[in-house]
Amino acid sequence: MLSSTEENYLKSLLKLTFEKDNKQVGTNELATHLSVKPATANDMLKKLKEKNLVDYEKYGKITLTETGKFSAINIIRKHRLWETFLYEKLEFTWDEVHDVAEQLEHIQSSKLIEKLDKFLNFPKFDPHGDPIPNIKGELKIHFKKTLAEVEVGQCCKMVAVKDNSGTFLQYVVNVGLGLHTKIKVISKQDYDAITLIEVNGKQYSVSQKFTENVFVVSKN
Amino acid sequence: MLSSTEENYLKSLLKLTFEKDNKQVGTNELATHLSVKPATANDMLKKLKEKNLVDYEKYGKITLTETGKFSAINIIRKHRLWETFLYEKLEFTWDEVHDVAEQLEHIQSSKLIEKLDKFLNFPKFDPHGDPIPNIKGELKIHFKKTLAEVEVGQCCKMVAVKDNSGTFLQYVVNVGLGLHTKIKVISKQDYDAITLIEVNGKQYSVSQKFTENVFVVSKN
DNA sequence: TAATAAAGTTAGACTAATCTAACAAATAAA
DNA sequence: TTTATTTGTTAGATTAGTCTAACTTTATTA
Repeated sequence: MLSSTEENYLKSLLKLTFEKDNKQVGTNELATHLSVKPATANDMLKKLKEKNLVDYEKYGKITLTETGKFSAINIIRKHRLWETFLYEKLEFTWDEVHDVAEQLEHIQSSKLIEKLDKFLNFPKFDPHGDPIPNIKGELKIHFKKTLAEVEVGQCCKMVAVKDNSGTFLQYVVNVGLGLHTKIKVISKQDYDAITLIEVNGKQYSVSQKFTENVFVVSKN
Repeated sequence: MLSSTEENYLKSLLKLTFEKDNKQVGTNELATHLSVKPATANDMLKKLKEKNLVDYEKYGKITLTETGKFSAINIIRKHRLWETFLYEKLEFTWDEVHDVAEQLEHIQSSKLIEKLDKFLNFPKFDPHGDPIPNIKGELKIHFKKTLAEVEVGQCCKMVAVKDNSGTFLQYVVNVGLGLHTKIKVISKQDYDAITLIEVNGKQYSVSQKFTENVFVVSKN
């Protein structure tokens, strides 16, 4: 059985690997991500290697083994299911769920997580729009849903942005969007994907570039 | 903030004190209850004394301070609310809830527990029939409800027995009772409290001594 | 390509929670 | 009331996870 600390290292490794699109993850980077010193991360890497959870040689590249990856995905599954629970059942707000889920994800009970999944009616995405891996550790490749993927007539809610540049954020504010703002997709041009959206009763035309940079979750 | 380990010591101290009806709790006893060696418990007692959570002098008696007691009750509150959640919402059985609740009780988030309480509709008893302390740390004095306290016409469910003697247990089995068996109180004699109960369609007359030794939870 | 900077590693130390073994105090029994 | 037993305490060691400081390797750049 893994300790919470070990689980956190695996989770960080998986996240960093994904974020960097499978480019190399380094000791310092891992340490920073976990708010520990490089020496600490180095010690843990040796330990995780010993347990066959990471492949790693001195000064060499760090990768999760199949077992390590499966464990990491499983922790993410738990994290996202708990976030969904907190958000949907306990009325936590979007920004409050993370810290509590960080704790809940380390509870050891496979029965608990499968029952929770069922209770939540097998959700596919968490409140941040990130996909929830299934019990086999399968995770949809596209990490979040963008506004571009919402069908005409459907409603959704902004949960994040892909582009963090000032120009783009300014644009976002100009069309009345903030975290959690409800958006309805009114129509979409076949030719150039120019999309007409409705936000707080007002309508705006936005480009494909725009819709691809706004992350959303579907809203009933 | 308290570590899970510290919380467990406080909880054990409170439980042992209650069980022994406020008689002295010793180091060995505490150690046994927590499955550690007396030396370990002794070290922790010093630490808890330093933190003003227990009053304790070398070779002297061990008592929780007001702060310590409040913390301990709060952990019990969390434990019992989680048990109720697992039982009522996730379809855990009566005997499966404890171990998972042991882990969940250490999650740190007052918001979480208050939201959970609300979500469960402010339950008064957990699935074992033990009362759930309120947010102020107030706990009903009677630890569990006995069959003797159930009103005529009401239904309940057996959750435990007070008397564990073979004779009594045999008696219990004879009237068709097991863990979780549904019981209906049909009538009760004013004079000697002889009670007529219905179990699985059959009726039995039982004494006050009997009804006082069967722990129950109310059933809708 | 040699110097410098960045990244990674090692050694040694600390804390929390545990242990064993030895010892001390309090209680029970002869 | 002295001895024996139970109970409680101390000292010293161990493990996981962390740190700092010093050192080594790899990468960058002048």
